[in-house]
Amino acid sequence: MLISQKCQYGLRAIFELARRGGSEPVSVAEIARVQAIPPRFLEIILGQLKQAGYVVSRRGAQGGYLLARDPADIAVGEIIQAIQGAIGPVHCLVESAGPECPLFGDCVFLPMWERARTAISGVFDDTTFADLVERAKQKERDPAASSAAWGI
Amino acid sequence: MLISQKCQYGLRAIFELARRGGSEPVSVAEIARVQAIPPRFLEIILGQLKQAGYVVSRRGAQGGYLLARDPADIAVGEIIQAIQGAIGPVHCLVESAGPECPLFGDCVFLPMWERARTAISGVFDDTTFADLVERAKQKERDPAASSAAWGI
DNA sequence: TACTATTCCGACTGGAGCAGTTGGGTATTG
DNA sequence: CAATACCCAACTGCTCCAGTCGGAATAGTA
Repeated sequence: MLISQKCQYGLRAIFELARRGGSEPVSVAEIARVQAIPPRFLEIILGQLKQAGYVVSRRGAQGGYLLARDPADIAVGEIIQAIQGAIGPVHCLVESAGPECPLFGDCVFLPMWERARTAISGVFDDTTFADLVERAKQKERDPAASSAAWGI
Repeated sequence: MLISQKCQYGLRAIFELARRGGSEPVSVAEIARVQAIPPRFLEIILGQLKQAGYVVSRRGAQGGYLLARDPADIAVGEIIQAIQGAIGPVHCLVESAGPECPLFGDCVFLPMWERARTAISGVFDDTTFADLVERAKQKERDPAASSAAWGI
């Protein structure tokens, strides 16, 4: 499943919150500025993320958003799930119990789709925001190198 | 990237051609009937697959389509590529050299997207249509079991 | 030759989802 | 009370998907 722009904004927002210690709230405007996200659109996204329990908000002056959990305890896959629903290469896999393929409950491709989904969610569920912050700080210190350990 | 309906039709069509030996051409109408695909839509798909060199056509009565290669030599990933273009979890990865993220050439998420793409295309490129036909025949003989060897 | 089966081609359409925008309303701080 | 911020819902423009439609070209069959 293609990761939507909206979803990427959400990931960047969570990343931004994770990067700051979490001592004081960060406003939508501030996150939007730093991460180059349309501010009003970000409002919607953070609202969704709040309802899903990943951030908490503080209203009024000096308000903003705070991470509700330890960055090491938030996987990228969770945020994707919260914003754009379950991931998977095909529809009949993500909307389980739907009408699926009209006659192929025994679809030849199903095992392959299943393996693809496992592979992709493995990547997303194994990456936490603590990892990403760590990686960003590492890169700050040493702009070169630092990619070997990430397998790319 | 989500595998479109069109693409799944294409895969089913190639599978159907692979399942029959390839001795004589199969018409669009026949494939459409057996695989439950809208016939006129399948025309378009097979046209695309023909142009990409995966099938050859024979016009006129008794005409139809034939596989252009050995099923063992056609990977699922190739067909997906031919029908809906390069796969990948995010846009900035599939349309390389595009404007990408506005300011993040050093996007923190890029290595993860890259790993996701590798994981998913690994699955699709390692599955050939000979594998799928084999699996289908195996299931025909023994409807139960036969899934253990496929890792699901 | 006439008929029929079949591929081939381009244009068209209805619907859905994405990427935001707009206009307000409500709580909190100073 | 005014400024700062979150909160909520509706609305819009756009693109892509999934398919349809009409007809033209081609090849085998009677």
